Amino acid sequence: MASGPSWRRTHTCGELRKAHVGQTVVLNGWVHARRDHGGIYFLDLRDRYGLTQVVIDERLAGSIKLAPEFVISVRGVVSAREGAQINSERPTGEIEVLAQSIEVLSTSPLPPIDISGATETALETRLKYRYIDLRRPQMQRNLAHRSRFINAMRRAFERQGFLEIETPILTKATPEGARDFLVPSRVHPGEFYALPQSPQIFKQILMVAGLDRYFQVARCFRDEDLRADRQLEFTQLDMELAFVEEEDVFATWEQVMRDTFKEALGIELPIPFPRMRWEEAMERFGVDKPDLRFGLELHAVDAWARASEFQVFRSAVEAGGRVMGIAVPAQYSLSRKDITELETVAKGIGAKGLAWWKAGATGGSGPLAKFCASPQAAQSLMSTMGAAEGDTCLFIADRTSLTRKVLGELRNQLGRRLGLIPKLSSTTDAAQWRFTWVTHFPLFEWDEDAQRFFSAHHPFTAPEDWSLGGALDGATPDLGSLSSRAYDLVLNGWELGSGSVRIHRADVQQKIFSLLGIGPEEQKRKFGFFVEALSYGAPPHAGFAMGLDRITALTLGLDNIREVIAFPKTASAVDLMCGAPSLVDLEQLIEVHVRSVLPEPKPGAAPA
RNA sequence: GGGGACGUAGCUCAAUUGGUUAGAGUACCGGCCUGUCACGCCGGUGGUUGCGGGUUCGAGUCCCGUCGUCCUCGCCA
Repeated sequence: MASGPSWRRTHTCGELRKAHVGQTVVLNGWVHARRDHGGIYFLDLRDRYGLTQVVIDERLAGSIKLAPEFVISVRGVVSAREGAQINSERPTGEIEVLAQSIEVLSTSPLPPIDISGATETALETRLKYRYIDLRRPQMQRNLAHRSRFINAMRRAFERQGFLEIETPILTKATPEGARDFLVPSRVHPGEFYALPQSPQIFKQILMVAGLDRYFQVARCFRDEDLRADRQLEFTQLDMELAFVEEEDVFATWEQVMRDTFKEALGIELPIPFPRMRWEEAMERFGVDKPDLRFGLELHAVDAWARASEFQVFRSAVEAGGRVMGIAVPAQYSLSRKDITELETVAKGIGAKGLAWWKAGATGGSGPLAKFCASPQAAQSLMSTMGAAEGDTCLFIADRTSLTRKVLGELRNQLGRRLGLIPKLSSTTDAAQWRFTWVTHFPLFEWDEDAQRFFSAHHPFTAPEDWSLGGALDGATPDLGSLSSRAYDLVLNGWELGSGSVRIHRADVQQKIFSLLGIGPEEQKRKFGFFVEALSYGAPPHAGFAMGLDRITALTLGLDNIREVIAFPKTASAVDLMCGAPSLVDLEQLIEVHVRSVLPEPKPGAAPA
């Protein structure tokens, strides 16, 4: 028997069953709901584990003032409920606790959040009073799911011989990539630590150090604007292996995902996951994170366009661009209004227009009909598009990247609008979880504003061709066409994470830096230690990191990661509960040798 | 930085073309009720319509500014 104060609970509010009838128990929890019948009243007591009905007969328990969200201790006897009194909706519905005494442990004013879930409280209020919001059974379920999911992943990695190793939070600023969060050094005036955007360099160095198989549940920080699926700080399951290539990483993760889905969700995922080169994903789906739960794939109609009389199509192809389309089956009967709305979407992304054609062997209808007047032209377009009589074909003609981007977005919107995406809520149907690896991303991407190339993934990514198209030997290849050994894992249109085979050769690493415009002096200052580490016997290695906020939200059928983060920030990067960020005392700034230089106040702005 | 939506009672929302004292549901408080579990019935409290300015005889409603929240583009190696 546990000793302790008289109010200490003997059971939780989700625990008592018929087998406990007759026992004297003590429950602790929050007053969830009351139903007063005069002389007798019913109380639902709530904790993390559930609800238990407490029956209060004032002749036994005495008169006591209870209001919502009071924290109380109830001592009483477990009693069976009979017949119509049984609540079959609740696990504890076959019993109730007859109160003998009640002690109020804590009181509460009327809470600003409806904990019962009858109304959906504004997010702003939920975040300000997060400690109340988190009492809601749904949030407790979300956080419990997250905990179970991540722990299952941990076990899955340990079974495969991985070591969990922590890396520093106070580290060195990373050039390239996202904006860093900086932390001033008190000891070294004028110098700064940075919070890690990821443990990338550390995990590679762990491979050089011979740790061979590393993983970590790692907090990452990126000072960029937030989104529904992005926070300033987020959590990754980060990992790295030595003496491996792509397929070893894929196989490891497939097993981890299979184990985790089975343990945390009871779902038997089929493995291996399909693989698809980046170029194929872009060509078939228009995006690098294809949602494979529905069809509506893109079709290239460049050849047809080149031969056609339609000037818009011809000139797009002749200018080096593309003409591509989506065929929407006749059964979805896309209306003129639907098409106009889709055109608005397309133009919003940057398309000049949206051409459409209702397929027909005798020319069909719509703006393209007159270019399909000949049966040959109509038939050829239908077969290129994989379209049948009556299907609606939507076309974009533009430079390659925009054509893909617009059609990719239209495809996703059509998938949603036409109801092609099944609901994920609490499903155990493995077929609804469509994973795919997307491989061989481009190595570099051209940045128009900066007028230079950047790493598409990060500068430690191995090229598909170690000679870098001859650049290693002094040639000057077209950097934009080089392919990398970077890969993403995609689930139902979400990017779950990314990784790559790394560069383990100091010469190739230095060449990549040079191609990115980072000269020898800058390389030495920023990455000298890392290149030096590579020079001391670096094994071939590769790795991956998965966004845990995203995967845990997705597996709950949620599309906002705030629902699986205990204390998230708003879209403007504010913690509404504690009021961060905030001003600090001048003394604190002086101590870390920092002076605030504020932007000019906006004219007409209200005084603070 | 750009675009869009929103801000009214503790919570969720309504309020006609600018027009009487800003309403409803729910919650809460009080009363009644011994088997409810969305308890029921009766009564009641509760409002700086985010904030500031303007137009008007009159502003929740129109205009300007500002603050905040959400979504989104840019951004996120």
